Amino acid sequence: MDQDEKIADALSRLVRWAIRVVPKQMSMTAMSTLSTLSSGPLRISELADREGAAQPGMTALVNRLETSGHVRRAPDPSDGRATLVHLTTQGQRDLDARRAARTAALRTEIERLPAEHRAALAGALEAIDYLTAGVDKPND
Amino acid sequence: MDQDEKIADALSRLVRWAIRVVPKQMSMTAMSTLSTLSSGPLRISELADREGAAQPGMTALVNRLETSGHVRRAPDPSDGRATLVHLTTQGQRDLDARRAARTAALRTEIERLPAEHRAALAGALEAIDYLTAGVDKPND
DNA sequence: CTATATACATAACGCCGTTATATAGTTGAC
DNA sequence: GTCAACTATATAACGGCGTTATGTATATAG
Repeated sequence: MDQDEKIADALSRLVRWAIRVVPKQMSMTAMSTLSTLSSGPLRISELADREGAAQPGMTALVNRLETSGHVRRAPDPSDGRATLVHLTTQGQRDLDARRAARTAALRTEIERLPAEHRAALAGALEAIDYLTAGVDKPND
Repeated sequence: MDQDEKIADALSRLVRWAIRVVPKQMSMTAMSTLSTLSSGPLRISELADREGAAQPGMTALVNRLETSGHVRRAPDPSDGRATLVHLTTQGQRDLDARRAARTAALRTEIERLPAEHRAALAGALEAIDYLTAGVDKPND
């Protein structure tokens, strides 16, 4: 097993570990959709595209998020067929809280690490930024 | 934002990135259950405990895995109430294949990285090992 | 004006998980 | 040995999450 494969295996384990450590919250797609909406309202189909989901799945998700008060539907004034999905104030608040909870859970684990391990992870920050260039930053 | 929080955020993004990059395959619980079974047959309830699932959920999962030929039910000779779940040869083969596919997908991405970033990640291997000490290694 | 394309909703399905409950087998007190 | 209590699994009913196939209303091009 060479170095790159060791890294790949370590990332695999890291994912399973993170999923155990981080509180369940809502689905990845739901969180990501709220995050996307925090930049402004979007149509159902546009959301579906951005989240890599099918349109009916996004319709169902928006229904649930509407029921839970995270988003609100409004007609698109420029197109009678379309619906604009808006993030509600409560949706924004909840998104922030869940992100904070996620970070706090990971942080607790990181703080347990010996200094040299924390330093090693800090040294990999740029590499992780590079690798995850396509992923939304928390402050989007 | 201090160093530890930066690391927590980076890990957050890394995990979401990895989940996007890796092919969907089967559910985490299904993969993990097959992995657990590769050390030997176990009861439904023991599996549920180890995977952190409720017993009826594990019964349903074993049903699906049985239908797909990954596992096989056998009576427990020492207890008429219990069922021993065995990994089939096909289940073991499939588990190996999916693990290989997962590693290959991550590896492809890692190989794209500049040498210094790969080195930085290699430097964090021990830290990741430490962090994920409780997670099953791929070769269990 | 009509044909086609678009945006969304709905229906039917499957996977994945939950809690509450039923059934069958085991075990211990008497 | 019998019976009550416990245990292992299964079943039922539900909800979240996603899919494809299809229906309906609006928009738009010719």
